[in-house]
Amino acid sequence: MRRAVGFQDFSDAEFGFMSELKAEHRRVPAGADLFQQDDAPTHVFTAFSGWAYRYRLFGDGRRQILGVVLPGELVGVPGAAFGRHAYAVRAATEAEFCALSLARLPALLREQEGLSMRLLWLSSHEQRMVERLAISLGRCTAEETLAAFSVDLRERLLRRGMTEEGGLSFAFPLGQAEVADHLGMTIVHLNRVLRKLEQQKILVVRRGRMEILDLDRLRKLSCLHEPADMVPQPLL
Amino acid sequence: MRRAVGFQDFSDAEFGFMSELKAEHRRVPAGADLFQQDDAPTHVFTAFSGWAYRYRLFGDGRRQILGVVLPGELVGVPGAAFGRHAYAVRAATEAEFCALSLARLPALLREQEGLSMRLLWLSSHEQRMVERLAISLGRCTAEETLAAFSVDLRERLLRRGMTEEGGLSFAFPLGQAEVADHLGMTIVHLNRVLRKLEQQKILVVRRGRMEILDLDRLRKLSCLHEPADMVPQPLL
DNA sequence: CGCGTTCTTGAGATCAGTCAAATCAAGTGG
DNA sequence: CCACTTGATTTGACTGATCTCAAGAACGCG
Repeated sequence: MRRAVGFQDFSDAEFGFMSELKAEHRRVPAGADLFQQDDAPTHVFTAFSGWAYRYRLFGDGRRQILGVVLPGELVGVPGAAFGRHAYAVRAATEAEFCALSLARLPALLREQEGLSMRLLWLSSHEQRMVERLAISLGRCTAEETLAAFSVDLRERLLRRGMTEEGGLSFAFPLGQAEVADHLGMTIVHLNRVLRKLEQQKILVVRRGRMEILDLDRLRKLSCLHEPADMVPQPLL
Repeated sequence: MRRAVGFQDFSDAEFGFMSELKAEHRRVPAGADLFQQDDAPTHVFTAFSGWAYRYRLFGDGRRQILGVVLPGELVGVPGAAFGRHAYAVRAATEAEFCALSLARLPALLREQEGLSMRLLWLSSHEQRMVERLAISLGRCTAEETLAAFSVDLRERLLRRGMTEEGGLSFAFPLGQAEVADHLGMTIVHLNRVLRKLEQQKILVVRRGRMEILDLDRLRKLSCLHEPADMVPQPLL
């Protein structure tokens, strides 16, 4: 199964189908939403450029950010399966998405059996990331959670060639409000933890950039030291 | 897509394939593991009877239970996709599973295109449950988390006909240690919250049984009041 | 009945949240 | 270039939720 899903390139026929589907290309300005929670889905999206995040809003204003969406990742599949999105997607920077029409998706899956494997693969990958988040939120301290987040993020950016300085420095367009809502803490407390890690010369997060000063110590702090799955990113 | 995935019965041909695959049937005694975290997967499993849960263990003994596995649910797909299980599955009661051999899965998916849709559907469903957990853990109080857990669980059991008293009472084979490790709190604190809800005549959890005394108030307490997806359970 | 496990309760410590204000960065208009 | 505005970050003092440690009570099993 692994062989069949993640490790091969598109066939020409598949590529033709993909191009046909990719007709719609959406540009979302920073701070705007690609879709809202509880919307009825019309498309499945692949992130193409920029940063975005999936989040769910409570009636009383609380927000949980479920994950950061980076180029190449798929968004909206569970919504498509159930007829209602459980989360919204917001662009953190200006971002572009490829939209695959839901109406044509079933036929496509029937005809291109490799694609459904790819979908399953991407879906599994996303599930793992949410599980890692749940583990952090449920059983880790704020410091451990932050360490795990930055190590994970660094690895994902590294695979995409979106880092500098040997993968230890990269653009980071999220504010502390977003990170706090992702890691389940208040801005105030996140800020204190950030200051602490900066004083210990482990991690610096500043206006639009994250720099890892001591990856080893950061890894040791993290509550999820298992090696992340080293897998090629199947572009959809 | 929704129509194509969750709302139709098996065709005869599909059913034939399924029976062929279901050859291996495993019985796991209470407290034993179906597989361990970091194992290389050999099968994908469908829960057939009994209660089980997916969990991840830390080196220092901390444990996060990622979800309860009920009959009809699929387990082990992300592991199959990545070649390594990220969590273990433990039977809470004696439990039976149907094992689908990974070796034969790719061929099956190629030949029975409806099955991959089903897999995707089940995978999406599981992702939603983990997301709900992450939302609870990240942004809810202990009381809200417990309320959301019991309401969700009740709904899942109701759909399976595993409840009594109009769906307000059901067998609950998990101990407080398991619930605490699922909801990200200490046994001690969980116990206090349980006692509080019992005093308010909202929820009673006792040796092997859960009784919802006031579903309305429980729902209001819950941080996830959206209606859960009302969807038929596609048996695999 | 005896014993281990699970549940329950209390007291004190700690982590993280709240409230409030000061600081800092970046943009705007004069 | 400078006052002013606005939003993000940082800090302090205090509060509250949750954890830790510890012990007692209840249950289930042989």
